[in-house]
Amino acid sequence: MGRTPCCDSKGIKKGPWAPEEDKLLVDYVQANGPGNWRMLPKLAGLNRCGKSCRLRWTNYLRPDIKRGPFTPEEHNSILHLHAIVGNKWSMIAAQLPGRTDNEIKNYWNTHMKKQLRQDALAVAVAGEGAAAAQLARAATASSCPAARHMAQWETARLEAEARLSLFSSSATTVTSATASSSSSTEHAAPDIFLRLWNSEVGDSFRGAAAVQQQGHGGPEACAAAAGVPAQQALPAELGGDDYSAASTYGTEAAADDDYQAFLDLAMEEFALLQGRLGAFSVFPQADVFADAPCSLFAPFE
DNA sequence: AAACAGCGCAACCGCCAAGGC
DNA sequence: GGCCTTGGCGGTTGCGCTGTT
Repeated sequence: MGRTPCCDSKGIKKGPWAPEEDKLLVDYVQANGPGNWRMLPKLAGLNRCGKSCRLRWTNYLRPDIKRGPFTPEEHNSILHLHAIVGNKWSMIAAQLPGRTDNEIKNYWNTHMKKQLRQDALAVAVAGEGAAAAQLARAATASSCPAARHMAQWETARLEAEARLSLFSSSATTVTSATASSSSSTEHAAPDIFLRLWNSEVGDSFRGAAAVQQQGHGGPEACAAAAGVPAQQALPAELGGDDYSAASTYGTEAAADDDYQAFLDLAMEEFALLQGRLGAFSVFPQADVFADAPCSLFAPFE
């Protein structure tokens, strides 16, 4: 399966680039421009794959690349843009002159993602989502696939809450967003994921997770594996009181399909909302982030 | 001082879309 | 319309550096 490799791997050097190789590549590109990457190694006298040359050039050797730590402005820009487009690193990079998608991706994965997750956990622990937070903490520790899956879902939801809460008006607090599971009646327009999570679609997934737990030894066994009491592993508001509700699920693949359906619906509803409300900005005001409770938004203080 | 763990980043891998034939 | 090539992209890996025990 798959396509033919971009180059014959026999005898092609891999790994870190030597200064001499960098010089050959820079000299060639500066003289001829970055065309035909497949032929470039041969023409430039490099024993490298064309793809490797392109990556080296675009991520490291390009003269307009900006090196050094990210500024607060860049940090916030990444945050804003990621909230809109997700992991579209090239789109984010296009808005940050001198920064490469690879660099932004690394920055996100090593700094911001970790911070965001911690913030989400902190919010959950402070609010009524303590059980979910326990699940999230158990995500890596559990040996039960269903428990891990559920925990991953909860973690993703918490991240979404932390992120989306920032789009609410400044009067809307994170606490109210976190309390969406049962009592919220009003949400800011973009608060789609939370409403979907509490909708039939969310119910459907939670039912699926419950059945999965049965399939892997029942809720008690999986809760034990996840390190949480059975009642907390699937609290009532998360559908834990109805293990028999969903009968059509039983595999992680099915749950993944559900997750995709959940996301698809979210995007559809998002598009509908935009049409209904007219084009609205998800960043109503720039200083919203200054008031955000998450440490993410005050990383340089 | 040595061993170990965690982190950051450069580079690789595999998939996908666009364009040419 | 189908196949092939190429470039682009996002996810993942592996290595080196740094901090901790």
